[in-house]
Amino acid sequence: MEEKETLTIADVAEALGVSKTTVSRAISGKGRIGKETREKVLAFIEEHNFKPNMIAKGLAKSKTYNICVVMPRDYEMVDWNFFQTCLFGIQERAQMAEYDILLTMCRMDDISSLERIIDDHKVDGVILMRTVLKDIQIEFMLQKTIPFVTIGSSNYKGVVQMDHNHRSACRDLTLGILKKGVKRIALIGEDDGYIVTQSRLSGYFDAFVKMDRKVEDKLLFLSPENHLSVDKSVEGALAEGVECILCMDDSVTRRVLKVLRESKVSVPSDVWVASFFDSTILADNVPSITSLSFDSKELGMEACRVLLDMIEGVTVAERTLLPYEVVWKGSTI
Amino acid sequence: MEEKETLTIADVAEALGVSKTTVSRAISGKGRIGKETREKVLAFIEEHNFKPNMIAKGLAKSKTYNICVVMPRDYEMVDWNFFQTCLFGIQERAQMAEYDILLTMCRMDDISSLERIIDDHKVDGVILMRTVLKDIQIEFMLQKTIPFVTIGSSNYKGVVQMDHNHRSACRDLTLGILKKGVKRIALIGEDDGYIVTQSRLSGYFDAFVKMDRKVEDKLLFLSPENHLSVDKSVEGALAEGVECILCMDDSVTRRVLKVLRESKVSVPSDVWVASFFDSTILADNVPSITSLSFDSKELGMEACRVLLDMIEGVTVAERTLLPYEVVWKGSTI
DNA sequence: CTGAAAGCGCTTACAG
DNA sequence: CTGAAAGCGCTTACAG
Repeated sequence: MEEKETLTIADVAEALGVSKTTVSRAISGKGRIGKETREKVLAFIEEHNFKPNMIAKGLAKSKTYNICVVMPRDYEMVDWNFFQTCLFGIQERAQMAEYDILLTMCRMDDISSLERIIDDHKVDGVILMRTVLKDIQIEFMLQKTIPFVTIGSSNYKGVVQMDHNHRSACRDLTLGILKKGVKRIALIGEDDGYIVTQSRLSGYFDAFVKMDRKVEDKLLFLSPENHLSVDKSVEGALAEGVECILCMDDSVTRRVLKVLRESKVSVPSDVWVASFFDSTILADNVPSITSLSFDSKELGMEACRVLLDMIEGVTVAERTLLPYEVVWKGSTI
Repeated sequence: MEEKETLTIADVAEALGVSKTTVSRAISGKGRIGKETREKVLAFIEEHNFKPNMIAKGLAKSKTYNICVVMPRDYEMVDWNFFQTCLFGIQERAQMAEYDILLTMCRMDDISSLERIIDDHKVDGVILMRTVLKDIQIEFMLQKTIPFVTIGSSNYKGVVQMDHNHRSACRDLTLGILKKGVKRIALIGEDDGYIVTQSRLSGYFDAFVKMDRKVEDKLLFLSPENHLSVDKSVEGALAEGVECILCMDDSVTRRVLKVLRESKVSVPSDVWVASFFDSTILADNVPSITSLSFDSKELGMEACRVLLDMIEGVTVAERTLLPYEVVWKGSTI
């Protein structure tokens, strides 16, 4: 049986002796159309495996059925697992609406690829997967009319955000440790300008306030962003004789554990370790590391859902904070 | 100054008192057009920041200016770093041609999202980032007319492939170890049906053939795909008193190192360890692990370049093998 | 060198 | 309930 390479709505209309309008209506399900006619068209479409051209549909409806997902492009991006899982969530939700993901990667100082995608009218909305304090991605999007949502919080006004409640989570974890009778807790992290780092720090402070205790400044190690300084921070913390080291994220934690191992300091007998973020890079450590657990896939799904709502013109909450879990493991016993 | 939300080629034409044809020609640079006219149009476009709608252009030219990148969606995907770096390469190359990446993730038993993207006519070509022996992604693409290339090798006929020369690389690494006088080398891996696993195995055998030595079957641990069996393999290898453990990939290596650490077997004094694949998950190990090093970004760039060529109708080589490096570290001294 | 017109494959008022 | 026609924003033979 001969079949055209790829048939169009006009072919279907001609074959059936109806108008393109009718075929279009049968497919979309919109507009009045006779039951028999619709079924006839649908049957033909099914049989001949006709799929309408989404590009053409998009042009007619001024839609692309694509959302742009902007991923950070850092030199050393250790938490890909987070982005991966987020992407799974986004894709799962997008799929339901027959939307696809246009992926791009931007460095924080060069958003030309994002700009081009927007200017080329290639997407209906965008998800920013990482936010920073001064964020040119957000500043750029803010002056465009196309809807966008950030994964992670932002201080800019009028930005729709989807995040986990990091502050509250860090408070709970720190509180838990304080309540176990630990007196001196070091906090090691990188001074990277991410909002989430701020939130984590706030949570840490919240816990001390709650317990009516004072944070010792010298136990706060917020160093510039590089491995060497984490190493020094660990030394510093050890010199102070802390009982527990709290790490800002999984990347820091991994490095801290490495340093401790090399220094023959054992966890948890010599010092406790806990992390404000969990990931697979910590999974195989002995002992397992006490940490905060967040559902990244859910984060992605929710961000996508909200964006899709915005595209549909539905009003959405400016900021949504998702729940978390504190998981106690062998590193704090 | 008033500006329309988004202006079209017709607006530009009207404002300048020329035809849409002329504007189009000025932008594309194709077709004869007067120098002055062109410059006038270009100046206006520049000043008013007009960007042609790529969707409309695409419809007219039957192009989408998108390529689909299909990423595997496994339960436990540890080598995201590889895909990340590959993606960087793809994006960098795609960018040059003003192409974008439509990302989708497929499990090996469910390619519905790929199918939809193709059937919806949303891309001009596709890059398959992982291949397996029996590959429904490839089988599906083979019966479509749209060009595609695989990252990694494939046994299917007529598939354009971009890969590193894994076989040769594994041969070199194994050979190097044998030449250092090591007699008994265990090979631990997972029996996962990936082509690359086959190639690695072949490389291992090649080295023994080259040295005129026989592979001991009992030192080959190709177990089903789960952590527990890797653990058993390590025990088995140790029981056989091997001098070196070769690991199929970075994921296996990580697990092997964990087991050794727990068993108080030290590297390299008790046993050597080397890996057929390197990644950041191995980066911080003490000691550093001898391994094969591949440039994943280059792999992505080359795959994209070839795909773009195919889209342009240029004939390309069916299979390209990129070079590699053997990196000797402290784990084999 | 320039433009009117048809076309890419859909959708959607507007008529009937 | 159904269709002719205009339109989405471009490109490209075809004329002139």
